[in-house]
Amino acid sequence: MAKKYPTTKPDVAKVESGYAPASASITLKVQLNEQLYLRDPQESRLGRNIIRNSIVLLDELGLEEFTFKKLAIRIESTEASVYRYFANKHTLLVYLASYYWAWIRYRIEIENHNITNPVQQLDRILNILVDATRIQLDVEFINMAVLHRIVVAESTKVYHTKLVDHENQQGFFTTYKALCWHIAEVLTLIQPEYPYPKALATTLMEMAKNHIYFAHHLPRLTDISITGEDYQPAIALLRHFAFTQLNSEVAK
Amino acid sequence: MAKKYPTTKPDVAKVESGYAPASASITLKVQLNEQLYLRDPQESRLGRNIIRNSIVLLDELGLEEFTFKKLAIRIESTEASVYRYFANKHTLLVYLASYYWAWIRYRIEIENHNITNPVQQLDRILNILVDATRIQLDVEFINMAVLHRIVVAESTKVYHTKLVDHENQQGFFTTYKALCWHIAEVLTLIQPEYPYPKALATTLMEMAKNHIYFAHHLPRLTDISITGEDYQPAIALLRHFAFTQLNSEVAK
DNA sequence: GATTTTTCATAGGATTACTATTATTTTGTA
DNA sequence: TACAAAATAATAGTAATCCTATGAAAAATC
Repeated sequence: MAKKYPTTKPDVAKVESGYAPASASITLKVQLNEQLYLRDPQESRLGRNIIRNSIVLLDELGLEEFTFKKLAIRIESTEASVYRYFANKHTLLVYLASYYWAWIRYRIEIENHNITNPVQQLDRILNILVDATRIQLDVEFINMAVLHRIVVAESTKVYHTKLVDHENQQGFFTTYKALCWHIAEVLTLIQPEYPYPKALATTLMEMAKNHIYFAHHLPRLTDISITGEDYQPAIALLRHFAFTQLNSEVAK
Repeated sequence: MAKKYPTTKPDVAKVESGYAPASASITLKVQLNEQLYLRDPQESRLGRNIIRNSIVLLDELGLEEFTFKKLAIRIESTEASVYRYFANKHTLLVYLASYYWAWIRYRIEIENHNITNPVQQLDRILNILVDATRIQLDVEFINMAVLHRIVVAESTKVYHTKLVDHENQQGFFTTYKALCWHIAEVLTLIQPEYPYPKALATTLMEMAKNHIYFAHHLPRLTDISITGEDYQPAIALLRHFAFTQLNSEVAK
């Protein structure tokens, strides 16, 4: 049972746009793998409340101290109600991280629209990876700056679990993989001979998180320092790393 | 309170050698930060039993499902007795990871003894980082192959916690940092102009773990495949990354 | 206005993450 | 060998976590 491959669902989480009924503003809906939730949290007031406040609470407490009970108290609802949306806090974390990656993928799509030079494309990708919080998405229940912090601090736990193989089959990580593949494609456009495009893509994605985290908490594990909102050093690091790798084939 | 800097203890965990009383074999003792345990587990039969079996059980269950209760049942002792050695399972994980990193540091020391060429040194370091399990250490209660799997699967959780700043001050991560610094030093010897030696060092260490994990569980996130005991593809990947970075300054 | 769905309130059970107490065993030392 | 000190085991217990179940109230849909 449950050996369901994500064939009917697109690998890349779609970002659909529609019109809010009353105002004329465009709202975005990030459609994620249905396996990630029991009831779509974006479809109800309570669901959106769960998402909004779980982001804030996860940021405050960290995954280990975070519980559905504490979340329920904060949103003045009950544990049982939260459980109707998510099977457990791990799945909720996967949901939030997937949301983040789908959104990054979408931002890249927009930023690189009409850009034909893949070197320029990569440059924009690296900027978005490091500091995706600059432009606030028009989704009132998602605080992207805070979600970014959660992804930096907690997202390795998404796939470092005993259930990784099962969850992978369920399509839990498709948005992350889709993002990785897209970046790898751009890398290959720049340098078709480069032998490790996917490894370089994941490494860049992981570095973007790690070195922000290190700069804040374990500064002696990195060479960059980040003060305030200025993420330029991290972007410079990623750029140096990426283009050094890609240019090497030319240099040979 | 508890603002105790690890000044009296050396930053690099020492690997001391001594003589076992009965046989003439040399045993190694990895001396770790005293903050990591309540009672030194290497100093008693029960303590060594805790270490040996927690490694096996962590590998079997993963950190989330692992409990001191289950461990106590396995070693036919009690929960309370385990608690006399470690404050909680997180600290136990930090202890095990620190042990691993101290051991890697020691192996590097031995392998690179009398090697003066830093390029050769780096080559040996990368081999050890990827596949440190080849030579079994003479410590009967540590299964290094299994501990390596735990580090690959769980060790990011060591410092991805809300208490990271406090634990960092307590010196919880000194063995990891010491290893990072040593690698960074070798990198700088090879290429003094390289601007990100520490970032490259941590990246290589993280890649060594990540791409083994990806190859086993999320193969589409990497370009290498690992079958059986042959870790050569991972070593080739790391070597390519490292030397491409370092040679770039020359190429310019 | 009736029906279905969603949410709330409450309860409870198994497990976890500890702490405490006392008895017993082991170990170190005089 | 005998005594003291320390380590371990046995037992108990508490608060919290991670869920599941159920019936009633409220909201949404038809």
